[in-house]
Amino acid sequence: MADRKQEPQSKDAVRGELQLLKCAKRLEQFSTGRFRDGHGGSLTRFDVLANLSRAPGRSLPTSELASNLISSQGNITRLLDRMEADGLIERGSHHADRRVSVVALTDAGQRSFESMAGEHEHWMGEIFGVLGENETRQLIRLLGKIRARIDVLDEDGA
Amino acid sequence: MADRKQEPQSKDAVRGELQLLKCAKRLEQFSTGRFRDGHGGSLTRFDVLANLSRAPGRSLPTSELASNLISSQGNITRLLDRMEADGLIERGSHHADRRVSVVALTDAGQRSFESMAGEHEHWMGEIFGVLGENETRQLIRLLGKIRARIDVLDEDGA
DNA sequence: CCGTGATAGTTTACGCGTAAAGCATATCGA
DNA sequence: TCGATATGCTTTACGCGTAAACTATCACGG
Repeated sequence: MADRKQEPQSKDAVRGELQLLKCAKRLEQFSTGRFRDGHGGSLTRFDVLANLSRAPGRSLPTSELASNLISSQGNITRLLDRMEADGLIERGSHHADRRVSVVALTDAGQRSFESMAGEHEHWMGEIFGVLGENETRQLIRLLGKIRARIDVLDEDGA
Repeated sequence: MADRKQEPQSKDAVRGELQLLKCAKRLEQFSTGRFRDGHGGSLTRFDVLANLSRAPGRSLPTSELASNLISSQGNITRLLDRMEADGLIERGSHHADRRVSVVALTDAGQRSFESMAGEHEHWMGEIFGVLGENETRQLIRLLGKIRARIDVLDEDGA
């Protein structure tokens, strides 16, 4: 399968992986850090707020929320527990299906989200500002290809 | 600071951030998943083994290990506890400084690393194979710029 | 020698991720 | 209608990340 000639490329691949993971970890660290000092948040909490504020009625069933978050159901439960305790969200019941619990943004949650969103966008502008516009798009494109490839491999290998 | 004209770019920036984080998370999930089924590992454990196997005498003081891992000291302690329990590493004492504990790869650890390393390189080759050689290098370059930029901002903002 | 401060690791408390087991509720075919 | 099965969510057990407090050791100036 792997001819001699192709082997050096897998070295680049490993370097690419490392760079990608370290860069992402660094970025997440940065964002979560800034969210922590200032608001009580983290990147994941911010993501929850963002999804809810975009939703009609600013509310979603837990399961739909989960599907946008790349996080497992079990985790979401506890995450929402904490956010509910902090007064950012409320949980209600579904009119027709008593299994589902509907998560809604509170006013405090909405305000918290808005103030976070502004800052967040500003930081990202500063960071990605080192890349030219074309480079940013190029980056997004390349990452997209990688992600799609992983999806393919994961399905096959399952 | 931010003129009107620059605003749209921060939208691209947020998209870039999302793409970067999701892609990295996906990749880590993939790698850790493959390591789990097959060996008992995870990406972080693999990283520890890789660092040790590269070191002279296949051993390093805990603090040096920590500096390569982007993980905090406190976490490393417990990680090493588990790996020691699994027989992959051993902890000894430093000849001159009784504060430092020296971590060494066991034979079992070395074997485990070698079998992981081969597989890992193969997977990465398959994934990054969707990119041309130039694209991979381009990706590495762009990520490097981002990382450097974050480092600068973090120092300033501290 | 003895305090003072730096350094190496550990411990603790917590956030956040997973997988797997469990529980209530829906749904559908016999 | 009733049992099997599926679905939505929670619980539990665990891995792995952080920050902060603590302990032991070292190194240095008095």
